[in-house]
Amino acid sequence: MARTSRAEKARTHKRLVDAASRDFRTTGVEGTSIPRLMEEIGLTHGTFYAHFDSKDALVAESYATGMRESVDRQMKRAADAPSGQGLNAIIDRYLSAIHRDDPGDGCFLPSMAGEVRRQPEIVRHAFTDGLRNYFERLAEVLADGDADSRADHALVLASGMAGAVLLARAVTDVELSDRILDACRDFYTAAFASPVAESTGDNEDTTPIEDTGQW
Amino acid sequence: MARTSRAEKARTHKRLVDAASRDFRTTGVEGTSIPRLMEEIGLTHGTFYAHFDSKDALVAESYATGMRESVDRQMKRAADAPSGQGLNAIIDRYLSAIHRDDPGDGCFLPSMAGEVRRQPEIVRHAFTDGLRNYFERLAEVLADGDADSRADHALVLASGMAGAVLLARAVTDVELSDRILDACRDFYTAAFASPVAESTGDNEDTTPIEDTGQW
DNA sequence: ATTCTTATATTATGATCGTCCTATAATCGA
DNA sequence: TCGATTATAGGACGATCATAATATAAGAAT
Repeated sequence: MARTSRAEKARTHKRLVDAASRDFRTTGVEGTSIPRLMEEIGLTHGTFYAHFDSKDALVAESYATGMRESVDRQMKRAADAPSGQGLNAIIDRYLSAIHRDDPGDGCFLPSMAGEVRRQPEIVRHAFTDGLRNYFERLAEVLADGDADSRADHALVLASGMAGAVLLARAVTDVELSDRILDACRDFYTAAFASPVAESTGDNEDTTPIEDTGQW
Repeated sequence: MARTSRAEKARTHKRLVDAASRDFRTTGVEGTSIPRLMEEIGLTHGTFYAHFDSKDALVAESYATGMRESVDRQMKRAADAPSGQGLNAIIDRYLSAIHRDDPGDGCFLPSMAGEVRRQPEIVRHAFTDGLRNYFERLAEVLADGDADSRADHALVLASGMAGAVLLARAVTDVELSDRILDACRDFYTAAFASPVAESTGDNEDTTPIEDTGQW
């Protein structure tokens, strides 16, 4: 009922950011209200302003944290893949039905980039920094070409994958949605990833990914 | 003050859809309120429900109309281009600063696809139909390959361009934003469009587009 | 010309929003 | 141990939202 310890407050703060980051991706910033968010983590709405000066401040921190975590997960996935298959692992996972069907745990770009334009400067800066980091990390995984060409290809790949998931999520027709993902996966793999021999004719889920949970 | 003629009502209806379609792209569906929208076109908010049963109905009609108009404009631009340069014209315009800086008159995909997922079924169907039509029309402009391959490439190109504009608009750093557009324009041109000789070394705005206004 | 219909104006309703204020009780600093 | 600090609870505020109900004046139908 009354105050808790400082360690507890830090835990509350993290729970708040985590829940917000998931809700923002699921229902958008404008579609996420402070009262509902606080209720989700089991607190009353008035308490919010003990943790953040404003909703914008929460949005900015969620963006920064979420983008960083998302990139780290992708890079870990690439590092865990068999030698030379890092980029394949990223592409396959990004353009998968799992990622499409779980926006709340997915990449920020297809979920929130559309809203960023309308956010205050602080939020947009947080997003820009996170995106720049994403581009740089992605360029490191790209194989061919000089640094400039890899950087350009990272921009193309990141925006292309984000657009694909964006449209795949918007569409009601599952077949069309699947086809968007499949076509883009094949295309970007051929364009940027090392050509892994397509052993079996039917291209079922090559490189099955076991881990559930966050993308 | 009181009722107007039927022709006038039809005009009001169109003004309403046009204003909504622009506002939705600029500030999003959730960021566009009926009272403000009605004030924009010079009517009081109560009148809205003489034209639409609900906000959702307006959103659905705006999607359908806006997507169709947007595709028509792109195809006209392609048809007006010099022989063999149709796809170049589409790509250059889509990935231009003009398009990036004018979401209200631009393509629906980068502006609204993120919100579609959260809209009611009617709206999502309207969007899906419009998108399917866009894919088909775009495939007609693609040159090489059989029908299936052209259809796949249309998916890749459309989602890729949408993602590029999405990110280019989100970012605060203009240089980074420009680079996203430039890298994607070069890449998709090389991948899908007929290779137009890059005469002068510096790639300034080739194919300057005169028309202002709607994308 | 007169009645019926209806496009707009006006006002109301209940919900929800972001934010602020005050009270309380438990932790923290001494 | 005891006073100062503060994390949370609980209301309250004004604004805005989507929608509805009623009123009015002008077109449409006869």
